[in-house]
Amino acid sequence: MATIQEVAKKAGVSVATVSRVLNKHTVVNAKTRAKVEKVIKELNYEPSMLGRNLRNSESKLLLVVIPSIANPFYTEIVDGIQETAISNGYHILLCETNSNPEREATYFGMIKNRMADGVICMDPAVNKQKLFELAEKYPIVQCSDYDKGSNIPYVTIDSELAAYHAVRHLIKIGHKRIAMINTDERILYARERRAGYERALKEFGIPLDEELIFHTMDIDFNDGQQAMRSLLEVKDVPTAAFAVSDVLAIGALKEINNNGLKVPNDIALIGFDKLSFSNMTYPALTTVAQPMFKMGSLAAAMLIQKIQGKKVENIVLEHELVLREST
Amino acid sequence: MATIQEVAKKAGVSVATVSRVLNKHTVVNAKTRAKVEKVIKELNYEPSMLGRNLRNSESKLLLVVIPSIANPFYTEIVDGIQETAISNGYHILLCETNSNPEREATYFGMIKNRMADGVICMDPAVNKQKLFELAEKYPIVQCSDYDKGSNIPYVTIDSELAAYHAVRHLIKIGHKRIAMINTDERILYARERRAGYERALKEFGIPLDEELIFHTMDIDFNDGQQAMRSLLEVKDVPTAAFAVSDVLAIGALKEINNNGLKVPNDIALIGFDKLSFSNMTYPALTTVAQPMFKMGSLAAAMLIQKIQGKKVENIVLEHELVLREST
DNA sequence: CTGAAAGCGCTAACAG
DNA sequence: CTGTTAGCGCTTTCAG
Repeated sequence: MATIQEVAKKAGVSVATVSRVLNKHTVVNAKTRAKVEKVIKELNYEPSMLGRNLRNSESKLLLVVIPSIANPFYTEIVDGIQETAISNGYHILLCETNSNPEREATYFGMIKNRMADGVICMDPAVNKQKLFELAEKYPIVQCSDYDKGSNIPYVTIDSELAAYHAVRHLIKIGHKRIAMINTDERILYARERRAGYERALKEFGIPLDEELIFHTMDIDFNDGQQAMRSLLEVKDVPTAAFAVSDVLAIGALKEINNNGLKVPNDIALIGFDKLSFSNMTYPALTTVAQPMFKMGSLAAAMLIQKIQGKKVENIVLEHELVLREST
Repeated sequence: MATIQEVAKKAGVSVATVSRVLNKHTVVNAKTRAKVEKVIKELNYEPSMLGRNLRNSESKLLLVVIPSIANPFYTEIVDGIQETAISNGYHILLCETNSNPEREATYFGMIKNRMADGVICMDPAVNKQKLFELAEKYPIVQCSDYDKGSNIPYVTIDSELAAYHAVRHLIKIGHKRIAMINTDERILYARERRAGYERALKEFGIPLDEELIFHTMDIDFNDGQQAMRSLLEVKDVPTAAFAVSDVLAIGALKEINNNGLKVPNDIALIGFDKLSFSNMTYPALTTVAQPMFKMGSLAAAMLIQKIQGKKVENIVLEHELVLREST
């Protein structure tokens, strides 16, 4: 492992000069530069990021905190983050909390100990108090999930409006008994989507029936399946269901099929997110598209701006109703 | 940002002593330790990993190279890697190549420049020549994909045998026209799974029909769908299909459904991997389970062993045929 | 345009 | 048990 010292010695220059040719931008005599570059090649020299990072007190790493990598929603966001990060000379440190507070503490430690230059937090279950404290001293942005009161910048969508659009669609095609498969309402977007659901019902004079609202513990196929199992036992069975995630909708679809019922004739179904596999179910799932990749990409750009000390503005992206076969 | 210097000064000890209380294991007088720990709390001191890493010439980061994070197969492996990495004080640096050689070069650079202590390579399309060169100087392990000739340690399954089991199952339930949805045969597992497919056919005296073997470009739902579209146009339509990935099988299933055909009656279908989604299709997919999480976990453990300079042995894990509704 | 020297924050001999 | 010191590999003044 050649070091900058060895390159300097062999090229007959000082380490400062080698550093200069490494870091472009500074003026170096063409001949000197050529000589140094030649030696760099000969020695197969690669500058050590450890040295550089200590000196510059930066790590060029972005912490990405998600609940679970198994959820494809985050997968597509991470994809977007990655693209922007890399094109700006950063890399991603992926962190799953799995709703484990200890892990969360570990990750928050990583920004304090300089392992990461900033964090993109996408875990709705994170300890908000600690997050806010952290955000006062370090660059942090939120993505998808966010907190209204805080001054942590975020990129997200208008969940209330998106849910309203989804439910209105269901109503317009004739449904009145519309179930909602929601997740834990401690999560902001769950509350917002419920508000959108209620607004649509109210607007069309449909009474709210608490029996039709199911809250899942988590966001997994099984949770969706369980929700539908429950909903099918309600005396006046719903004719349509709105799930706040395609993952839940797909689980629900499975349960409907298992009961010998047909989508959309017996029950219409609408999901959320437009995950790639929502188009592979049979029937294909109608859903509310979220621009996940773009969201991730913008969140990364926003974070990098913050790291550079620039001001940033919150971003609310557009959603889109994608009509397919399940409604 | 307090440094070790400030802690030392305020506690009235030397930096060496502070370092000692930080790094346990060394003997420090109980009183001194208490005093130092008190100051550490007061100052909210967090040791800088940048300094520590430079000094120890390590980064405590593991490079994980995958083709695409969108493929749920890798997702579950990464989950396993993460668990083991974290419990050993490492973190993962996630890298998608997207079959982009430039990115690949960037990632390989990261081990050379000390940003990572080792790499778990899962990209079958990686430049093997470069990979082998790298493996001579740095700790590298392969996971799922591997290379027979090389001396890069790996953890994988017996793909030939797994494919043989899958196809034999199809034959035993009465099928003779069995299609194979394979991926690019430049990839080792694709060749191995084809060998297993052929072995099963031969064993039961079924002639090989090249028309029934489709090669996809990539591993995406669309590729599976396209494969089945093609297969349905063969004059003597197959009555069963073996796909080398659940993702491909799910795409194929979609196409079968689109054509008004029924699985398993018109066409039986078997996938590979046992992705969580494979149980949510209708009908649920019969598949060959791979222990993805364990694979990732073992690969991480293996890599950490290598980093510590220990010898490691290749690992071949068991697969399992999971009978569900699609056959 | 180039070199000498300081120092980022930490750990690990080596003495005492 | 504790302090002194050197140095990990790099960038960046400051002189020249």
